[in-house]
Amino acid sequence: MKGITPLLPLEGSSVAEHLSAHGVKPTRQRVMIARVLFERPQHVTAEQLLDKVSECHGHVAKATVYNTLNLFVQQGLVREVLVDRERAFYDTNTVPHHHLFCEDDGALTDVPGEAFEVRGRPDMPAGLEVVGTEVIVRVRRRDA
Amino acid sequence: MKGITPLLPLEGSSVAEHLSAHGVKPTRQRVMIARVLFERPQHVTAEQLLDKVSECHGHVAKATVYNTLNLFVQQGLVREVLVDRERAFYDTNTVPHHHLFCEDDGALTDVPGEAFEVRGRPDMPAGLEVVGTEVIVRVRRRDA
DNA sequence: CCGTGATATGGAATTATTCTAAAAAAGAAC
DNA sequence: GTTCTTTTTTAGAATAATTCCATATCACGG
Repeated sequence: MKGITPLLPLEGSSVAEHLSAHGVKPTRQRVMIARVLFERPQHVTAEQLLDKVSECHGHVAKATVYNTLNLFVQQGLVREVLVDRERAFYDTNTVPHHHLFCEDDGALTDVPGEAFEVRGRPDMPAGLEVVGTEVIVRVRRRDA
Repeated sequence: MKGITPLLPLEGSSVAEHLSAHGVKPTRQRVMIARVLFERPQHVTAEQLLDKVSECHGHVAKATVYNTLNLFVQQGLVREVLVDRERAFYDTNTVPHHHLFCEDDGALTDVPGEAFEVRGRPDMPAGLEVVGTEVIVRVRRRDA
């Protein structure tokens, strides 16, 4: 409602192209968000993303971050990882892989190495299709 | 605050023993909750459990259901399944197994059959221990 | 029975996410 | 550029599962 949005040019055209290629119209806000998000592979929460966008580019509404993340998930640009009820993580790596969640500090990381994999396909009831498979290994720091 | 709690005897002593065996003091409320919960193998939400306990036994405070479920999880009597941000499920089957979550109707079921398994152990960073491994297959009804 | 620590309770508080209605921007046609 | 229509953004309110809190009640040893 403040209506004051700085007139940054739509630089970072490679980001814009990436969005377009996935069927997402590259608006200014979406490009700002995508630039922060895809700067490097990461697991990020909506709030972290909002803070970093506000810091590095300009003001974006919280609702816009949520709308955009939902859109990105829907279009396969990021993967949503539900690992604890407090917050959702968004993973820029959309290649199938597994996660490690540390319950002590709430950190989410990829499972390292290849020594861990899911074998086979479940016997699916008819009429159902698999949307995705999620493997989360919960870990804790050893007390001793 | 109402202070009116019906004086049902602690019947269902097998339930009480089960709780004791897991280090849980069998109070009246915990026994009521456990009786409904362990009546049959199931995946249940806190609210469903509250409703059913109220219906079949007596009034229990919502906070008590949450406290009790958290306690049961901690003592290994049930397993918490986080599958969507709306609600948590509690699974009476504590033997390791995988889950199928239908995004259309929010139903949680076990993965049928044995044709699906997790192989190997991740290369764990030193000082971390695995608390549990969760596999969730998200499914949807086929549109066609 | 009494005292004491654990448990239960109702209602308020918390908090991530969604909703809403209105303003701004984008895009098309001219 | 101007106008019109559709999409997107926005601020703040609404939602809802869970936790917190302060008090009341219970369980249980002595």
